[in-house]
Amino acid sequence: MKNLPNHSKCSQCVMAQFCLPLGLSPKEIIEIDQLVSEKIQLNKGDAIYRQGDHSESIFSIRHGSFKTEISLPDGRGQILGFHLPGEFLGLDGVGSKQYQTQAVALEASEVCVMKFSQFEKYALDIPSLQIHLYQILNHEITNDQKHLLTLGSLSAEEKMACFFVNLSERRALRGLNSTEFDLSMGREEIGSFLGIQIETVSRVLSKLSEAGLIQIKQKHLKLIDLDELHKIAG
Amino acid sequence: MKNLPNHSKCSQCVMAQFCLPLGLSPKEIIEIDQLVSEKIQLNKGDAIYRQGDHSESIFSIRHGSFKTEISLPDGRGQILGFHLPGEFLGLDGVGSKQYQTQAVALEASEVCVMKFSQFEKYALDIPSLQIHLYQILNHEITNDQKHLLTLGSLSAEEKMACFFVNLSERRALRGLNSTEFDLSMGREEIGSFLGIQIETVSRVLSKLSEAGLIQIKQKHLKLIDLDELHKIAG
DNA sequence: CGAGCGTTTGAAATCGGTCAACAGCAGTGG
DNA sequence: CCACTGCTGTTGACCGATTTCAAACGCTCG
Repeated sequence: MKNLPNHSKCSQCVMAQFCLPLGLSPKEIIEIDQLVSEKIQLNKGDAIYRQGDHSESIFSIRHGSFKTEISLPDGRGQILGFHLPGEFLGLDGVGSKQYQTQAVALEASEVCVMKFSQFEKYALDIPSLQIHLYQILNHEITNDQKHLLTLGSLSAEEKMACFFVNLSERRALRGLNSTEFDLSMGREEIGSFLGIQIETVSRVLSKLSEAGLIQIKQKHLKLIDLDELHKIAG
Repeated sequence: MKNLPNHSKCSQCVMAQFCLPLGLSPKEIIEIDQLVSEKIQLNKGDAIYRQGDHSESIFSIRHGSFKTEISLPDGRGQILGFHLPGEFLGLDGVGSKQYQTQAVALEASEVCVMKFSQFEKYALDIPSLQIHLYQILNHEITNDQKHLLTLGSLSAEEKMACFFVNLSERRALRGLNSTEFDLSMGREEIGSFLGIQIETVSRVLSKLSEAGLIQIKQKHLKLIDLDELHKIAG
């Protein structure tokens, strides 16, 4: 994990249209140019923060991807989400002393670090920044709630379709190819996210593949029939 | 559903020590005496808000209990949580235009209504109120995340033990009897909350009962061996 | 007391889990 | 360049927890 010097101006960032500045005026964006205190580079497997770490920052993903997970003392764990560039991490630390989860890079990645204290400071002058934070937190809550519906009420096949549709939509939002791309997580991680076993993941993938809804070779995925996947996802 | 006139001063509320005023100074509590714009009485089955309703308030429970749930177009639904006096409802509306869930009374209940706009206004003068809202939102997030772990990684028996332990702890926090009480939800609702079928709920209850860990007759529950339930819950 | 609902219990079916073998690819080192 | 090794993913067979289907039980309330 490598800390870079502070030359991370949102106003000059290529990710600006998909990240925090979204919705701020050009003038306001320049005002928050000092908000990002540092950028951090991570290798695959590196954690930005771990369960129990003291929390004082949130993070936005510049490039790469992450998983967030929560663990039981006995070693079992649940992956809570996969996260793409422009999305935020560390939200479960806002308003509490410690992170309750951990965030781990799925590939070489880079994140921007924003201290809560800085955030509060800027929010006093820029009301829309405050509103923005509420929207980000809201997004986290509604996301988790939809995930609860998925884990609690859907079959393995429906869960998998949900996963693909959700990933596809989020990639589309960020201008990434939404029908053909490489998965940055393994089968085991998909299984943990969906509350099913790795073998079931594999079987459902084969089934969807045979049905002509997807093509998958190793980590390379092509979504052939998104409409039908949507129907299955419910 | 009946709206009461505005005579709902937090400074004089018996629930104050378990609700929003928690952590505020006496002076600050008097300052927020106008924050609750109204109180609403609900009968069993009444919804405070429904999925898709325009959101402009959060609610605190004065007495009674609620379930929050999210529904699929096809009728299937997932209960996200059960809520006790002093807890907050409508948090998935903070920072968004609409509620994504609905909140339904499980018995005759009463809630205090706080408009976001009012909240923002008071927060400008009372920084700890702002912090409080972050804490409340954080609580919602970490709760949902623990629920995800429960739904995704635990067996039916473990889920049920989790449910009891969680309920017991939350009641204890509020000075309610934490080992013997009446459940305000039916078996079907417990099943939806835990992602299992009603018959499985019934069978697990019988099993825990035979094992001497609980006693349950209809809705009346007595937790005999909380230690063991804790162990099962993981 | 009887209707109706919610709950319990039993038996059968099923989905997904577990166990086990194998295939595929990546990296290592001779 | 090609074994060798190890990891990840796939597939099959079997098993078991949970669901589904069905029936009976027992509250509650008019």
